[in-house]
Amino acid sequence: MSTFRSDFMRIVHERGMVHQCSDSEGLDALLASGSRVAYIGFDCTADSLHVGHLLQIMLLRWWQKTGHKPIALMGGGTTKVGDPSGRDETRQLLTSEQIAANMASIRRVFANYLRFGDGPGDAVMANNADWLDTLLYIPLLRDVGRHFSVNRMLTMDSVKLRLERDQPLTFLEFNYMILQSYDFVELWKRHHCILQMGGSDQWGNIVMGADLGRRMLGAELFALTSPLLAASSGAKMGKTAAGAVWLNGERLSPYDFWQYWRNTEDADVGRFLRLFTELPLAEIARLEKLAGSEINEAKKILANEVTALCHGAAAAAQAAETARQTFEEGALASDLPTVQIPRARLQDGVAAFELFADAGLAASKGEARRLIKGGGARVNDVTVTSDTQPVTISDAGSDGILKLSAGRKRHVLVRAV
RNA sequence: GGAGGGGUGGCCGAGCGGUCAAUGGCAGCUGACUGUAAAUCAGCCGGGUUCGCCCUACGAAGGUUCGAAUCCUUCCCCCUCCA
Repeated sequence: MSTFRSDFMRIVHERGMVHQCSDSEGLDALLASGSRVAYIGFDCTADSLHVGHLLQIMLLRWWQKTGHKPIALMGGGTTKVGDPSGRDETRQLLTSEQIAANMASIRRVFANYLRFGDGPGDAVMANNADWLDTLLYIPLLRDVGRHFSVNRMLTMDSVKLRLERDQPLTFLEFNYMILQSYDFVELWKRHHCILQMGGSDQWGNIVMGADLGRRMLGAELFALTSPLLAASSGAKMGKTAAGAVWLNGERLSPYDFWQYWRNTEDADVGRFLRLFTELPLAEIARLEKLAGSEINEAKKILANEVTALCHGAAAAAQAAETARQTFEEGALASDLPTVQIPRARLQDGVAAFELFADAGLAASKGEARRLIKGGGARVNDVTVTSDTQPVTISDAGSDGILKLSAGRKRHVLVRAV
């Protein structure tokens, strides 16, 4: 393994953030000689990014911290086409209105990770709809299409896998890589962008873009991808009972976000600290050596650091405190997720299964009944024994608050109003 | 356009006239053990329920039948081969 001269290449390699790079030495030399521009594309299929995008965001963050200019490219245009990479099904097509709304929502998350502005090292947000939407078909075919070999396109994993598995691939999707490649060319023209990064599933698309840039512009463009992330147990990253681990606070509260990281598997603590925090490597090495239950301290630091980046230090500290009160003191922390129930309803008494369903701890009344039958439901830490057992105002403290728990980790406060 | 194959619960995948809310696996939830970990073991795993049942569901719509995911018709979508 060669030693890198540029801070960026050294850091991202040390931290295990790199899977493949088209020309490590060449890129390293270029970065060591001055400030450069790189981009990562994000599609707008949801109104929030999630943990699966976090590694990419961290790459841009390090890029900026080491003196370079990052571009967050929103796929306002490419989202209309749909990337076939890594899936057997055609993506659902979104309307322009949905895409615009999603983009506006995603935009806000980036402000927590990157410094935006007009200065030379400031981050920029671009939208490929700005150039893709107005492309003309014949000129595109003649200027761009002539550089693509269908023979080669058919060998790309995103296409090949579909064909091999006899899964349909529409012509629309087949064009995705051409548009993504064209993005790279456009960003070179506009910002002199020399590097595209992305997840390892984007390798083919990225290299295509670099090739296109060389053919159309004679520019030397680089590709760098990050490894695919999975927990040690093999589970896909970023899934919880409630769904994806979103970065937007409206989608997932900072407390739940903190909990997600707190529950990291032992075997992943060191790796995640390197990937998702900016702690010094020596400190991480010390933390991941903690044995037995002591590694829980490392998990708290992980949760604190990652949450602080995403939601701010104050939100992280508050989440940590709520968790401490709830799990370490068994107390009734006032910052737990809270649902409001009319006081009159509680005075009459509410069947336990209904209350658990209403509080969101069960997706349906049937699921709430099953939860109770299985012995996983508690009111103020006392196990509920019958699904119809009434919960009344007398279960609440003088402040009109009582605590519901589903399992050992999911807690909700019910407030009588 | 022609011939054949196929569309089943979050995913994979059985079923091919009643015993099917539908075998099995994965994912998920809960319990036990622990350290808010992993592994393991056990239970649960469409919705409602006065716990009798009722509703929704096997691509869509009709039909045959006492009874259909299973048979027939039409339509939609996908795959393979031929043109």
